[in-house]
Amino acid sequence: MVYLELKMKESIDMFELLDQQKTLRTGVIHTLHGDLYSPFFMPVATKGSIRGISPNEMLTEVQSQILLMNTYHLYLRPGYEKVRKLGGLHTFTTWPKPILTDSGGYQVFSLSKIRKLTEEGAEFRSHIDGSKHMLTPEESIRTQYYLGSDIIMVLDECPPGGSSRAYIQKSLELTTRWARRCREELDRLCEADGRQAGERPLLFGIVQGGIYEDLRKESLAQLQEIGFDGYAIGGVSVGESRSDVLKVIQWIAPLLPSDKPRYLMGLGKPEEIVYAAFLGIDMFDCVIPTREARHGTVYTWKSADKEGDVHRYLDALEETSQQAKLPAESFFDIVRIQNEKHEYDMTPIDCYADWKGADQYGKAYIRHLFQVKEHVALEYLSRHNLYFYLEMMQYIRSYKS
RNA sequence: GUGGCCAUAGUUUAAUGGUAAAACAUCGGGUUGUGGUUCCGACGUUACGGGUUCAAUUCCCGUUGGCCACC
Repeated sequence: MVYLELKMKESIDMFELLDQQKTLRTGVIHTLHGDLYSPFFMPVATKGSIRGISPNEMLTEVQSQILLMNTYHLYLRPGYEKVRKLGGLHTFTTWPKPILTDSGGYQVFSLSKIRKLTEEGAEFRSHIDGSKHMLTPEESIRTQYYLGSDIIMVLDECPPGGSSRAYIQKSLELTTRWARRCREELDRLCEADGRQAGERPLLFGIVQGGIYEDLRKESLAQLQEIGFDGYAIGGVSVGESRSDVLKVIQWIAPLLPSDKPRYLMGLGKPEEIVYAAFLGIDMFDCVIPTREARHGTVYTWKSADKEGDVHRYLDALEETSQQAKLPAESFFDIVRIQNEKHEYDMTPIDCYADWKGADQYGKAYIRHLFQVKEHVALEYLSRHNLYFYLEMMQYIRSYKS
C-alpha cells in the first residue's frame, strides 16, 4: 500500500502541469538529465548528431532542451555495447541534456530491405551490410537502456496510411502485446541494476489505430491498462490526407491522460505543431526543419512581432480546431533558396530572425553556395530552421489567452 | 591549296526514311517516429539553303563553322 502510494506520487511528480490556457498546456517533465519545459520540439540527431551542427552548438547556440536519436541507426553502428563501454550516449556525444530514443521499429519498416513480422518481433536485414537481425521488444528496450536514453519508446508497428481497418486492428493489438513486453523488460533491467523509482528512464507507450476513432480509443485503453510514463500518438502522417491527420489529433489529444506527457510522433509542419500544441500535445519531433533545409526550403517570420503572430494564430485555433481545421492566416512564410528571384537579392533570408549570424549572408550568396553544393549552405539553412522551430515553441509556451 | 571527318537541348552524347532519347545544368514543385549527395515535373523549328521522297534529323548537292591529315 505504501509502495503503491509512493509509485503513484512518483508518476505524478515526473510530469507537472504548470499552466493551462484554453486547451493548451505548459508543463515540466523531470528526467535523469534535467527538466524539460513543454511544449517542446526535439531535433532529430539520427546517428548521434544533427547533420552539420555540433552537439555543443545545439547546446549553447540553438539551445535545444533535448535531442532525439535513432535506435535503428545506433544499434547497427556503433552498436549499443560499444556505446555502453564508452559511457553511454551522453558521455559519448558530449550532449549533457535529455535524450529521447525511438524504438527502431519505424526504420526497420522504412529502411531495411527484407523484413518479416512475427509475434516475436521484426526480422530485418541491415541497409548497410545486409546482415540479418531480429528486433524484438526486449532487444529494442535493452538497446535503448544501454545507450543511456532518458525517454524510451516502446517497439510498435506503424502501418502505412492506406492500410485496411482490419489490418490496423490486428496491428494495434500486436503493438499492445509488444508494449507489455517492453514494460516488463525495462522493469526487469531497472530492478537488476537496483534502480529506484526516480532513477529510471521513462517509458512511453504508442497509441495506434490509424484514422479510426474507436480503434484509437481502444489502443489507448489497452496501453493505459499496462501503464506508461507518457503516451505518444503514432501512425500519423504516414500517407493519410492532411484533414485526416488533423482529425486524428483532435480526437485523441484530449483523451490522453492529463497527468502524463503527450507526444505526437513525427510531426510536423510549423502550423501542425501549433495546432497540436493548442489541443494539448506536449512533445514533438520532425525531420522537416533539417531535411527541408538540406533541400533548400526554409521557414521565415512574417513580421517583427513574431510572438504576437504565433499568439494570434493560437487565438484563431480556438474556433478552427473544433472543426479540425487550420486558421486561414499563417504566421510564417516559406523561402525556397534555389528560386531565381533571389539571384540578385543581398538581403538576409529572414530579416526578423535574430540568431547570431542570421544576417551575415545575403540570399544571393546562400543561393550560390546551395547551387554549387557547398555543405556550409545546407548547415546554415538547417540552423535557420531549427532556430525558427525552437523560437516558435517558445512563443507557444508564452501564450496567455 | 588538296583530301577526309563532324555539326541533334545550355553542355556531353544517343537514335531512326514515318510524332528526337538520356545524363548533367537551368527553372518550378514535393518532402512529416531522417538510407547526408532526395523525389516529381518543365525546357528542342536535329547549323543554314536547296534537292530526292507520300514522308528527311536520317539520303544527295551547296553554304557556313569546327577538327584532322597532306602539300
